[in-house]
Order: sequence, then C-alpha cells, then structure tokens
Amino acid sequence: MVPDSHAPGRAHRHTAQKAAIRAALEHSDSFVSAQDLHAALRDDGVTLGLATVYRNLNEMAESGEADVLQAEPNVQLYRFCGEEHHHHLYCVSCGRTIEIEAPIEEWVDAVTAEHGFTRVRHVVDVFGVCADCRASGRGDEAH
Amino acid sequence: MVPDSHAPGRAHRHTAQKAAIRAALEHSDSFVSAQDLHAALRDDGVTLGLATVYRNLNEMAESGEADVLQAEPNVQLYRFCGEEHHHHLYCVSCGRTIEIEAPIEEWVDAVTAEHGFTRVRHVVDVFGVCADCRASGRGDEAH
DNA sequence: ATGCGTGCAAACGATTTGCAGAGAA
DNA sequence: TTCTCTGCAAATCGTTTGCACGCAT
Repeated sequence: MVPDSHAPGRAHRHTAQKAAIRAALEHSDSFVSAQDLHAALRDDGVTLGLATVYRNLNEMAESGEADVLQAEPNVQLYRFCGEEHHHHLYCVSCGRTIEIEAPIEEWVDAVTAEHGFTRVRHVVDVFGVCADCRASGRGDEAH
Repeated sequence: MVPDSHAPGRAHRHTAQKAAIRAALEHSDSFVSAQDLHAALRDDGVTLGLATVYRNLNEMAESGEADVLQAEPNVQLYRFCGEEHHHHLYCVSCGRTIEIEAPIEEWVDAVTAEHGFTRVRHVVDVFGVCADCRASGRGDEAH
C-alpha cells in the first residue's frame, strides 16, 4: 500500500520564475487571476510562460500558501494566504478586496460536528459594489 | 436613448423542455450540474439538447429562481432556490447537501454598510466529508 | 551529470452561441 | 402566421498537459 509515499526529500527547486510569481502574489493587494498575474509579470520584465504561472499558483494553493476564490465561472482568483483564515468583501466592479472578520468559526464547528462532517473548509465571501464604483456609475453594469 | 427597453410584455413561452428542466431541478435534493441534469432528463425519457439545459438554467439563475454554486473551477452547480436565502453543508465526496442556517445576515448588513458597499450578495458554504464517506474511506481521496 | 521546472503549443472540457427549423401564442 | 425556443454543432476561453530543453543542485 504505497510505502513512504510522502518521503521527506521533496526536491522543490528554486527558480527565478517561482520567486517572481510568489513576490507578485504577495505584492498584490487583492485577488488576481493567473492571466493578470502573468501579464503584470511580463510588464515587469519577467519573461515566463502562462503555464508556469498556473503550475506555481496551483502548487501554492495546494500547499496552502495561496487562497483560491471562484468569483465567476471559469475564472479563479488567487491571493497570497497569510497565516490565518480570513474572509473578504469583494467589489465586483473594480476588484478591490477588503479583509473582513466573520464571527462564524465556532458556528462552523458546531454545524459540522452536528452532521458528522470532517475535513471542513468553509467559504464566506461577500460581493458587492463599493462606494467609489457606485459613484462613478460602474456598479450598474457589473453583475 | 433606448426607450421602453424593459417593456412589460416579456413573452416567455411555455415548453415541455422548460417544464421538465424546472421539475428535475425542483425534484433534485441537492446541487446538480447542467450536464448531470441533462443526463438525468434523457434517462427519464425527455429528449433535449444540452444547450437548452444551460440556457434555461441560466435564465432561472438570472431571475433568482435558482441558486448557482461554484464547487470547483469549471463546474457550476445549480439548485432550485426556494423563497429564502439559505446556505449549505456540502460533502465533497458524495455530493450530498444539507441545508444549514447561518446566523450572519445582520453581520453581512453591518459589514457592507460600514464599507459603503451596495448590491450585496454573499456566499456562505461549508465543504467537508460526511460521516458515511469517511467511514468508507472515500474522504481520503476527495480534496 | 541528473532531473526538476519551464516554455511552447496542442489538448481539454465546461459553457456559450449561430443558424435553421419546430412549436406556442 | 409570427416570433420565441430548441437542437445541433462549431466556437469560446480559461486552464491543463506532453514533450524537449535549460538550469539548479
């Protein structure tokens, strides 16, 4: 039955692209799509492939270093994941993201325990149009 | 500039496919993908196109008759939306869905008001592995 | 020298859309 | 009859993957 499948010697090489992607993700003040990150990186002078961005982003998401948010169908947004789990208020018009605290952690524990669920992951995100976008009328188009 | 663009006489014809899709969605006890719904419908003897399922599902989602949930990238799940807005506990292994109540409605109002957001939509869903799947060991594979 | 990570481009797969024909009003 | 809805198939488009080469180790 698959002996030592999680051997300690995971290679994980250090490359310029990997560092650039992580730096760009950390630098970003809100969620970014893989495509946008790729474009920004190229603007920054870093030449890399889109596939590499996807691969690294998924790797980071897999290891818990990044958060993934499905804002719309077919578009997944990534964000550098700090130490703790927090939630977001997301403007669907300008993409601005505000971190918010959701007083539901214990509620989640209670509900999942009640139904016998384990390995719980919860998604709590609020979408809307921020004051600025509303003022500039962009909120009418966004949906 | 575009006079009476929202004229009252929206035609909305009644067809067998439309009725079948709605019935199937109402009958379903959990979230279903458009593809699954299409397959189930054909099993049921209803011959219709996949595009028709998508079109009707999106129409229902647009008008608020159905809920859309992005469980995974590239896969959107639909569910008949009752009268009120409620949340779900979703088993990532067997797809079973349990309706739960989230005591956060007023928290959402407070947070959005605080940041000047409008047109708010919130997503509160909990994912995990239910007791049955955990017992049968399927929870180890699902992610 | 050894292989993991990268780049490119083709492959994928869920969803959308154009167009001609069928059925509801 | 008129005009919307349906069906089929091709088109989209974000994301993933195969393969050969370069670079970190």
